[in-house]
Amino acid sequence: MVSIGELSQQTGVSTQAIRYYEQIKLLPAPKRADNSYREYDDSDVERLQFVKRARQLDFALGDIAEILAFRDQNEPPCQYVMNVMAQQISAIEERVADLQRLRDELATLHRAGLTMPEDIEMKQCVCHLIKTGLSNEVGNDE
Amino acid sequence: MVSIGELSQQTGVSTQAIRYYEQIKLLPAPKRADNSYREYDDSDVERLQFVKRARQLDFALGDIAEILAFRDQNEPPCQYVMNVMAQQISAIEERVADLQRLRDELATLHRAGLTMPEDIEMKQCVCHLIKTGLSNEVGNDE
DNA sequence: CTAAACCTTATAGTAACTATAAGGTCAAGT
DNA sequence: ACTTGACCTTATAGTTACTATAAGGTTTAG
Ligand SMILES: [Zn+2]
Ligand SMILES: [Zn+2]
Ligand SMILES: [Zn+2]
Ligand SMILES: [Zn+2]
Repeated sequence: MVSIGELSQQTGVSTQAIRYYEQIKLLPAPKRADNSYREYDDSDVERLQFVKRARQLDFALGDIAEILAFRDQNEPPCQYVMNVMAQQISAIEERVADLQRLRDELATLHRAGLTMPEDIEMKQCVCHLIKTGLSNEVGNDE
Repeated sequence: MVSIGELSQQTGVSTQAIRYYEQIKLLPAPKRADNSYREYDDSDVERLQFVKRARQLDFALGDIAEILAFRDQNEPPCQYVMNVMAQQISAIEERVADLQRLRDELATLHRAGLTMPEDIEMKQCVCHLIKTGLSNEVGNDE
């Protein structure tokens, strides 16, 4: 039996996060010692290790809860896990594409800004470009 | 003078977001009509358009507030804007690198999962791999 | 006997909103 | 005159996955 602090050390999950997981029922409420301290056993350690890794793979807590619910009901979660992974992968790919578009836009603006004067009215300067974007601005202002 | 609904339509920012921006002092509290409805003028429209675009570039509201504060104090925000853009760009690049690493890891696990059996104990199956990672698992289990 | 290093619960804060409740105002139609 | 619908108002709760803080109880070492 380990205390919450020891569980935290063994898993690298903070004690507050562990209590939070218990609160949202991702982890079962553990036994309590006479002093009302939480006491965890090996299966709790294993469960939390799984949660930790799944979080590192950026699985949502709701997805992790569903995966663990499968197991708790003696059904293999494998298929569900595969689905979540597939969804994660396409979500990430979309996010990366969005971010790269954004990065290109910012880089272009930044480059343009290097050649522009300061302007308190934000008409001649890079700030103006933020508002209008580059496309309608190259060479002809308004 | 335009109402909040008209301002919303002209800028593509929801009325709730507009009220929220007012609450956090990103936008000044506008005049009120006799019926206590908010009334906006052209400078409000322009300011909100700037905010909208900056948000599309994923500037944080705090950064946008600082940019607008420069202007409100008659100082050109250009330098600050350039700094924020530079920071944004490197933050995005780091995030993209992180996401790509994550994507690769998930894709590898997913591929491995296709060849693995279902296992309610999560020992032989892809779920197990989630817990341990791939590196310590290829070919030799425990 | 007291100080530290634990543990407990409850609550607030993070970012940038969205959604809802409960109500007031206004123009149009019957 | 009255009702319907589309506006507007404020206040509050919810989203995600936690972290941080407050205010206190317990245990161990010096
Ligand atoms: Zn499995
Ligand atoms: Zn222009
Ligand atoms: Zn400027
Ligand atoms: Zn193994």
